[in-house]
Amino acid sequence: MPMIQEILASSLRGALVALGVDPLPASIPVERSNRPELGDWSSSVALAAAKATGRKPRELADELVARMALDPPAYVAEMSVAGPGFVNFRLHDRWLHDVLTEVVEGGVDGYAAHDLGHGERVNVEFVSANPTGPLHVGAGRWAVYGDALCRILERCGYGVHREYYVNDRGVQMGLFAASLAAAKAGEPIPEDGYQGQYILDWAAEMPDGADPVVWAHQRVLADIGGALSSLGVEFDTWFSEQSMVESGAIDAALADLRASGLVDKRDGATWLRTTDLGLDKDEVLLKTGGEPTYFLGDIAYHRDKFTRGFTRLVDVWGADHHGHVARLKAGVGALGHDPDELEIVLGQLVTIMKAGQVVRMGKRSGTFVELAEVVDEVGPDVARLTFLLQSIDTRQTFDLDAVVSKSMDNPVFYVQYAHARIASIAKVAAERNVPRYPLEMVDLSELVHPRELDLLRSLGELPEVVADACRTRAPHKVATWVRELAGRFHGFYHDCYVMGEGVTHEQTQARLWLVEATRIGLAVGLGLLGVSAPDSM
RNA sequence: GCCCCUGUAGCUCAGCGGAUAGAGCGGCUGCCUUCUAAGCAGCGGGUCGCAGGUUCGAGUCCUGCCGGGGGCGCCA
Repeated sequence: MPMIQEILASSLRGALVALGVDPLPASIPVERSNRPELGDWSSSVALAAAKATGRKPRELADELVARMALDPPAYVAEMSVAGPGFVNFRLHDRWLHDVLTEVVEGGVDGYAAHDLGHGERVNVEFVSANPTGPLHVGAGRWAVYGDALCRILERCGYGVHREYYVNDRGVQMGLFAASLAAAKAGEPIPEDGYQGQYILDWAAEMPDGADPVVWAHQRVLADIGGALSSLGVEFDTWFSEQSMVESGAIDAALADLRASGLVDKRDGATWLRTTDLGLDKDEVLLKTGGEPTYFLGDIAYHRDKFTRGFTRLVDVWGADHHGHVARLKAGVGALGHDPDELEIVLGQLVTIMKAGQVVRMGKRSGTFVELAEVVDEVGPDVARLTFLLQSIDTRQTFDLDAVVSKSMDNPVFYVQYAHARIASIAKVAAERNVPRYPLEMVDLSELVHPRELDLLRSLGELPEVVADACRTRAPHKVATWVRELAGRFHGFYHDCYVMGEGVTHEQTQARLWLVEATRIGLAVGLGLLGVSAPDSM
């Protein structure tokens, strides 16, 4: 909570006590006013507290204002009552000038950083697409979302570990290798096999005598890793499902489940009685042939993550895995873990449009559009911001033609252009030998233009935006904030020259620092999104 | 049938229970003799899917309906 908010809330609380309001409201709401003509901040306490005290909201608000006027809170220039009983505070511009100082003192590394996590170790698993072919564009959403979420968690004091679960075991993997082998031998692709062009391309690459299973594994992971790298996404761990067969981790998980007394054998298969855990049906752990299911593997995998010392697991899945959520949580619970320590973020799916048509994604049919292809074409920044500007809870339509051809008016350039303009100001200042004096020597009260104050208002919101984005797992909130900050900077840039004719030395100094604070804000915001902040465009 | 997400401007989307619902794109119109016009400004555009409910106050919360997407495999 910004300091100013606490100051106002505390003053309001004092006035409520002095007026004998009892019981006090549980919290004192103080919000930024969306009515600038009425004030900078406002509180609706009077509306909430009036009923309990039997007074009219406006009367109570008037009394609060009168009381607070005896000892006005810091920064407050004027208090008034408006509407149904809002207490409005108009502040001296000094509170915004102090925001500037806070931003500069915090710097790119410290401003809007928090300690919400107290160093808690969080394992974030994302993408985890089947290693049976290249990533398709839609997977880019999980990659970029997961990575941005990790960056935000890190800034909020969590120890973050990025992880990719490689489902390199099971039916699909076998089909993939068999498809490659068949293509290499010039035989038809097996029924239910993978038909994409990449199968033919990779088969041609595969050396004679290579074990298709081993080679396919290595080839596909190199491809997936490369695509993610080009998007700026790097994982700490690529966790192999197959390795758990070899290490005995799957057997160990099964043994633990058996110890829970919830395991049955029937119809030739081994089941977990998830109905006893509140689900609609039981789930198979070992298939009739004795093969572990994906479900058992995933339980073992999450057990492993806990064993490695993570106290919070975040999985980012596409909504098409919705059906797996309840049973995995139940499975984790059966092992004695608190299911709430496993948090599953379901992202809504991406629809790809090309030439006005929906492109149906199917690795087996081979009709998908590769992520790597798109990133090559538009670059990581455009790809990232396009994914990140939208809430993960809404279905996203990724129009390839629009993203590619209109890339010149993509929001990413709008934001980056603001950063480039800042760099340009610094360059020109250097050329003209305009120094920037130490902040404590500069009179920030020169900053009075609405454009300047709006810019500072946005900068002052960043800490809350970051904390909120972290708590709600919503990186898009940072993305929309960055876009707004850039917009306000462009307005400032247009109306308020930093140097030149008609600008006093004092204004130049104050504005140079305002520009520096904006640079920090942009760098922090873009950094959290993994979008570059170029010095020239 | 049950579960999850969603419905806001022509389009794509924002919008901690607060006052007169915003942005970008598209359309029309202005602004480059000072730091990058990839910019700024103005105009036009809305029964926030529908109906109830809770509340001093609902785009926001609850219920029901309608529309869209996804899920309910011994696939992963």
